[in-house]
Amino acid sequence: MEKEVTIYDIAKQLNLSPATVSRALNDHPSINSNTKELITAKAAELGYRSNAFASNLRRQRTNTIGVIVPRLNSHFVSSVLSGMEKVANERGYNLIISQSQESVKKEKASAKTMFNGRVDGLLVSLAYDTEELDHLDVFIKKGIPLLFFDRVSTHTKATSVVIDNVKAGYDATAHLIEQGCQRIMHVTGNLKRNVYTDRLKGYKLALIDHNLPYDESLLMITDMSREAGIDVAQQISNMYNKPDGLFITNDLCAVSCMAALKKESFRIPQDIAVVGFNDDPVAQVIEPNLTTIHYPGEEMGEIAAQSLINHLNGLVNIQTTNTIVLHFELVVRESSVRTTG
Amino acid sequence: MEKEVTIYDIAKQLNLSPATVSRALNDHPSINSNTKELITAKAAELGYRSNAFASNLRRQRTNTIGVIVPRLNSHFVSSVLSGMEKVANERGYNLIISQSQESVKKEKASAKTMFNGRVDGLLVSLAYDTEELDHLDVFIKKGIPLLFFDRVSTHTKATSVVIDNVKAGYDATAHLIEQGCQRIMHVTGNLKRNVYTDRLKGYKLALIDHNLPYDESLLMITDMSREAGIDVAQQISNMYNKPDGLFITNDLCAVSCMAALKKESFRIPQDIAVVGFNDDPVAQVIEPNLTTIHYPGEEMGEIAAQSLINHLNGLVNIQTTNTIVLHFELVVRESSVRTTG
DNA sequence: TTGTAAGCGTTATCAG
DNA sequence: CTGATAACGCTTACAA
Repeated sequence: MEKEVTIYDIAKQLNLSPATVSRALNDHPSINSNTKELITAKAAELGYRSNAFASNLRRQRTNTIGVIVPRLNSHFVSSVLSGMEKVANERGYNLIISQSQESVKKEKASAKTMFNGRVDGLLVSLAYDTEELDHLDVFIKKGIPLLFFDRVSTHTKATSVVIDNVKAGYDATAHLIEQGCQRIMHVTGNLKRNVYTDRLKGYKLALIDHNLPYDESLLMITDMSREAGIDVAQQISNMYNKPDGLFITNDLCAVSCMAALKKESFRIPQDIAVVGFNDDPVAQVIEPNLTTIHYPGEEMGEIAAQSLINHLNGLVNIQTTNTIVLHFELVVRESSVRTTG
Repeated sequence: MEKEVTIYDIAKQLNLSPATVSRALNDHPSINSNTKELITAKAAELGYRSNAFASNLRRQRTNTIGVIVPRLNSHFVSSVLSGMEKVANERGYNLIISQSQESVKKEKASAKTMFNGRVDGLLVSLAYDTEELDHLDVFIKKGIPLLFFDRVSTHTKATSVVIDNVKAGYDATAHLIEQGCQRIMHVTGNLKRNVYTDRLKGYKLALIDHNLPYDESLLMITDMSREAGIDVAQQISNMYNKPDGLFITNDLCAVSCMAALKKESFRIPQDIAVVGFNDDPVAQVIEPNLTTIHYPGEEMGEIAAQSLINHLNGLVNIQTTNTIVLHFELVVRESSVRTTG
């Protein structure tokens, strides 16, 4: 295990001061281009690698961004992370990723780790049941920029990157109505989370705009799991006045529900038309293919990381752009299209 | 933005030396339990947080583990990462995650970042076409432990966590043979990667053991994408002597292939029985449900992280346990089961 | 059990 | 354009 090369070694060998070496290695403007060349050459020759800790310690920043997500193993989340990683990497930042596993407790622990790890900024998508945001206040107090994405906070005034969930909910519902559905069931998640409340709002608005009544018995709050999907199918099957449309705000849940409905010999979309949310790969596998809201995960990740980094570099003040809203798209597939109304 | 509290502040307020404070905060054995209590109390009171950089700089270790994966947005990979994150988090390590996007070039860049980031150890799953491993040699030279998982290196002598891909390939193929298949097509990925060569070996062995000929025209090397799946279906459809069994080493690819075959009115499993690999969520959505090899992603991540951390803490020497082989399971579903042989 | 003091490798400030 | 020097906050011999 060879000894680490430092700027002192380079300096000594070239009869320069460490300060000059440091400057050369950091593209400082006021440095002679010849000396710079010499230094970079020597650095390469000696196999020098910069010591990030020393640098961080001195500069009081880490070039590290913390990311807290509800869970890692979801198609949407991993797309987001992929986008974040791309951008962060390009711009010389590292990502420290942590999952809350949908639990506030774990989310708090993650936040603490990030805080102690002195991340330069934090990207957060909230857990299922987070209410208080005290664990994130410390960041704000310390002036560490905080940016929410997807599952954002409605209380804290932090920048967030989202889609227009109200409109998405509206579009999904309106689409079902246009297909002739009159009784549309809405299956969604914990209403503490903006994504679910907003989609519900959209659902209600679409009903109103099309002169359909809002029937509370057609709203189901679930944990959006596959089991929940099966459960929903069961309940529908037991209903006297069955729905003829189904808007489920998660494709995985929607797909398991469809499979269960099919077992009960419901015809999709004739008996019941279905719309999901996320455009997960399963949407194109289930038969009939699932109509869903396409939701730009990778792009969301890129933009979130981009914004945070721009802010960190003083290019843009994150506080001024308070919410970034991305486009989404209703992708119509067979699960919802009725040939006749 | 308040000033950071340091051990000096604590020391001053308690009339102690910073050394004592440091020791107390690190559970040093030779420290008076009373003073220790005093110190921890004061630390809490002042909102002290340890500065990892100063500590790292001093101790020459980072408590950070680097992870390089081919891509982030795959079900399998995100399960692995989820497992790694759990373990790392429990044991006080951070994860720096980077994706090679299946390109050697990007993989090299990632390795360099990790190297400069002075990770304590590295967990790697190789990109599609990586051949030379020079970019990883630097870690070995520096004595930084390197552990491969899933897509491992056959050359470098580093610990790896895998499943027995030969056996998995064998089991999948044997299962098809037991279902009466005589001409089994094998669709797989770049043979530079152990996972694919080994599965091919298993395929060949199963054929031999069951007295079936190995027909090179039934081997297809693809990029395992969905498009590849469609392409395979097309080719099968154009073949004169069609296969009656299909072993595709990736569920996503298998599923798109099945969908395409169904469009060409192949009956699955009657005309062609299909086995996939990975047990991706889509396997349980496609109809008929896909028989596949279940592959413990989360567990693989946990074990990989566990082993590396144990090694870092001197509990186990990683060099002694050279390969950790996990169990897999052939999950039989409808896509391969023929009522009569 | 506690204190002293050196040093980890950078970078920012100031001076030249 | 370059150099000297003082931090950054922590750990660890060594000494007391």
